[in-house]
Amino acid sequence: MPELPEVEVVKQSLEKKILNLIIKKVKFNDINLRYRLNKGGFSKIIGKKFKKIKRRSKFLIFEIERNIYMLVHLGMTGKFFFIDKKNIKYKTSFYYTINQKKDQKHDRVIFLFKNNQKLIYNDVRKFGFIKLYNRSEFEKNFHLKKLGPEPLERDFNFRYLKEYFFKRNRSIKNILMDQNCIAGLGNIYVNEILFLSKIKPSRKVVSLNDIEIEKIIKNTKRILNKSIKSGGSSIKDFSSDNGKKGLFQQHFKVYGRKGKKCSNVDCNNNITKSSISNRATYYCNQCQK
DNA sequence: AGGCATGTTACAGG
DNA sequence: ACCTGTAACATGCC
Repeated sequence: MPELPEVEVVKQSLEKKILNLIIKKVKFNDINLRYRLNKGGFSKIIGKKFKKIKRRSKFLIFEIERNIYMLVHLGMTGKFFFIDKKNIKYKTSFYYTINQKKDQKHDRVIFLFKNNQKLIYNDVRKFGFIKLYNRSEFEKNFHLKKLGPEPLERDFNFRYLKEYFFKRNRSIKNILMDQNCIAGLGNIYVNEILFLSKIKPSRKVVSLNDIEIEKIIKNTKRILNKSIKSGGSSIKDFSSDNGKKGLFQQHFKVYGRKGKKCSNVDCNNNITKSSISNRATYYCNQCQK
């Protein structure tokens, strides 16, 4: 579910809720996430506080007192809920509508604070993970080691991408999804970026000219910023109890639109679905060259 | 019932 | 070393 914009939105909303609350207890309903949780290890965060939350790529980094770091990846379906003193449950981003009953089943880890508020890590498919590190372990951990630049930072620019593409015989879609090239993009946004840039996903990067590379950079920054502003959009609203349709479809110009009319007003072609690097790939055969 | 799903990683083979 | 494809992880939805 979550690509860079969604993770950024989660970070921002958690910052407003959990910083400086004293952790009283951690409860484990299921320790078998992508990596098995070491329950005992969590005893060292009892009595401490979350001091800071950072995002790198799709990872969340929680800084806890005394040089303890908690690294979280949401995988495909990870999400956080916050429960306040009146037992009101808050989603930590607008894309998810709360459905009490369904949700609870997938509450995997619960952080209970001293003032009786709670932070819940919920994950249907359990591809996400939570790992605790001390500072030196954290600095050595392999997850963040090889990541490419953040797409919204200055070092993701024409020079960098042109150089990275040089002599690489891979498709543009494959390379944009490679976290070592650019950190934080996923399948949905890469489909969208290539549609906006009018580039066919199967094009080899060596065949891209300078203007096309510039377009990719501009559109990447534009779509990620727009999505963060609107609260993260790459998600289905998979609650069914309020009868509202998800915001999912209306935000995307190609993703999930197989057989539907191309979003460009002057085009009558239908969107094609294929598979690149084993991932669903949508494009307009007319508009994307 | 079978296929598909927003992510990451390991491995086999070219 | 680089590249590709496949599978695996666990669960739910259509």
